[in-house]
Parts: sequence; C-alpha cells; structure tokens
Amino acid sequence: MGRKKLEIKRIENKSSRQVTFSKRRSGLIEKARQLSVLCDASVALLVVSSSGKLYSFSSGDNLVRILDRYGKQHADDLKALQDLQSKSLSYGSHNELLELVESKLVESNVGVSVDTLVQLEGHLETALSLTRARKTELMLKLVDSLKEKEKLLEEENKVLASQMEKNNLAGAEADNMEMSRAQISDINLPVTLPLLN
Amino acid sequence: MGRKKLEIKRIENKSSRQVTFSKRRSGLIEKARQLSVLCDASVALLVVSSSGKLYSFSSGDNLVRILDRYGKQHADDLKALQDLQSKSLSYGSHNELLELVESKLVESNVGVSVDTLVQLEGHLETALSLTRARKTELMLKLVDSLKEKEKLLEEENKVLASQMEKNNLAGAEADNMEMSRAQISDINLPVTLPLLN
DNA sequence: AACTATTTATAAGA
DNA sequence: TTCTTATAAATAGTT
Repeated sequence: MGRKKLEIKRIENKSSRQVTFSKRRSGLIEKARQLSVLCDASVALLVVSSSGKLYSFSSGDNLVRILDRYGKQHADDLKALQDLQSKSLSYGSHNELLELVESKLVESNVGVSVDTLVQLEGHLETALSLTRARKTELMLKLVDSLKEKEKLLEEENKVLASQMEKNNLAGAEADNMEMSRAQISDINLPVTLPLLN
Repeated sequence: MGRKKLEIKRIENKSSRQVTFSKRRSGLIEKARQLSVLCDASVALLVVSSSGKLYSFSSGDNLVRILDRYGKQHADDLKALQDLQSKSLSYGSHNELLELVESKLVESNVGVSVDTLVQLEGHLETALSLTRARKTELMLKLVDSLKEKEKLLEEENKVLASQMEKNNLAGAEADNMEMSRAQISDINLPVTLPLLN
C-alpha cells in the first residue's frame, strides 16, 4: 500500500528495512488493538527487532502486566540463572516438577493472580538450572577421570624416557617397563556413562 | 476500509462481530508474517476469540514448531519428544523458552481448555530435553578432544617403548625421542570450555 | 464465500 | 525522524 508494490521478502537495504519496521510495527500493533476491541478478543503480540528491541501489545490487564515484564525479564534472566546455578538447591524429581507445573496451570486456568504465574516461572527456571547443574556434574566427573588417565600416561612417558637415558648411559638390561604398562591398562574408565538422558 | 467508516468499539451484533473477527484475524496474522519476513524480526501473535478458540502466528522455526502443534494431542508429544531428543536439534535461548512458557500461561489465564494445559506440559518436557541435548553435545566434544589426546599419548608410549627395545638390542645412540615429545606438547586443548552455562 | 466501494496502511520522496 | 502523497491493500456492507 504505497507508491509501489513491495515483494514480501527480506528488505536488504538496512535503513529502509528499519523504516519499514517502524511503520509496519506500529500498524500491526494498532490492528491488534482494533481486533481486540471490535471483537472482544484477547490478543497478545510480541515483536522483537533484529537488533533485539522488544515491542508488545496485549489486551486485558493481566496480559499487559505479564507481557510488559518481558523487557526487564530479558535482562535479568542471565543473572538470575547464574544465582540459581551457584546455589545447589535441592529440588524434587522431574516428574514432581511436571506435577507442580500442571497443578499450577490448572489453578491459573481457573483464574489466579499474576504473582502465582511469576512463581511458576521461577520454579521452571530453577528446575532447568538444576537439571543443567546435575548434567554438568556428571560430565565433569567423566572429564576428570579422563584427565587423570592422561596424567598417568604422561608420567609413564617420563619414566620410559628416563629409563632409556639410564640404559644408554649404563649397560643394556632394562626390562621393568612392561610393568608400568600393565598398571596403566588397569584404569578402566566408565566411558559409557549415561550421557543421553 | 470498507463501505463505511467503522468506529473502534465492540461490535454489538454477534454475527457481524464474528465475521469481522474472522476477516481481521487473518489480516492481522498476514501482517505479522509480512513484518517478520520483510524486517527480519521475531514476531509472536496470539489471538483468542471470545468463544475461546485460539489462533496464533509466530516467526522462527523454534516457536512455530512448538506453537503450531497446538491442535495435536498429548499422545503425539511423547513421540515428538523422543524424535527431538535423538536428533540434536539446535534450540533457541533460555529466554525463548521462558517467553514461550509465559505466552502459554497468558493463554491459559485467559481461558483455555485443560487439553491445552496438558500440551504445555509436553512442551516443557521438550524444551527441557533440548536444553539437555545441547549441553550433552558440548560436553561430548570436550570428551572427544580429551580422548584424542589420550590416544596420542599412548602412541608416544609405544614409540618410546619400541625405541628402547631397539637401543637395547643394537648399540646406544638414540636421541630423536625429544622430537616426539615436542610434538605432543603442541596439542593445546580448550580445557576452559563454557561448561557452566 | 465473493464482490466492490471505501477506508486505511504505507512506500517513496521531501 | 516526521510529514506528505500516490498507490496498494484491507475490509464493511452487500449479494
């Protein structure tokens, strides 16, 4: 609806893309508002520019309050995540979490405060963080054991090298190197840890 | 944009409200699509009719995949979950998950069926699994690099051992072992991978 | 679902 | 950015 028909594909020129974004974004939000008013519908609209800025519209008080938290949420998210991860809170099983989520959702369907939803969001973050933390712990153990093995191999190398030197300087009867080899191969690592659950 | 100018207030006549809802809803969704394509923006749009039916649009594969599965049943979710888990699909940021969850909560707060809530439960499982999968992928890479290093060290051992044997059998002028040592120490692994995010 | 008279949105230009 | 304006698009009322 302008001087020329515009093909619907990514606008390559950066500045006209920016201008079009600005115009169409406000147009879209206005349309969303009109739809919600005219037809008594609930509408939530989120627009994030390629540069990361957030714009939103939502009908109804609850929607507004929740959606408008998006901006702040976005920024605070990383910090909150790190905090949660550093404390190793005990938390129930995955199933327990899902049960919690479900019960909260049932409540919210009946009509519960925004605060409750905020709490649920927090629980999900916690659960996610703890899940990550547990996985990390397991894999760090694996990594540690591999490093341990590496260390032993390096020591073996040193022993072998120094023995070679000795043999070169002295005579020629070195034979106890086979023992250290056997010791090394005793280290059997749990290479098939449950990595994929 | 019609035969008459329409005041923006609730349309009282039920059937024309229904018709207008249908027309404007599809128009709005198309506009949302265009904005996302033209300006390379992320857009999520949720519309709930006064009778409770949900319509949505979202740009980006991740959101689309999850949101557009709306109509399907919980039974499909588990299968989908397994599929997603076996393929190590890339998944958006933690924030994206939270946005999705929040969107779903917004919907449920507005008044949506229990089925929808059950679906959300499935979606959370999916999101959790994908998060796990990404972490696993990263750590498997670390493990692989450590195993690689281990392998090289073992080969070095073999070389040293066989050289010792040669030296013992033959004379006493072995000295090129220092070279293989130097080669090994060139392998610098990224031991400080981002394990804790 | 179509049609079409109008209104609205907006592309390009200033 | 903001405004202007020619033109494309959306849609209200009609069939």
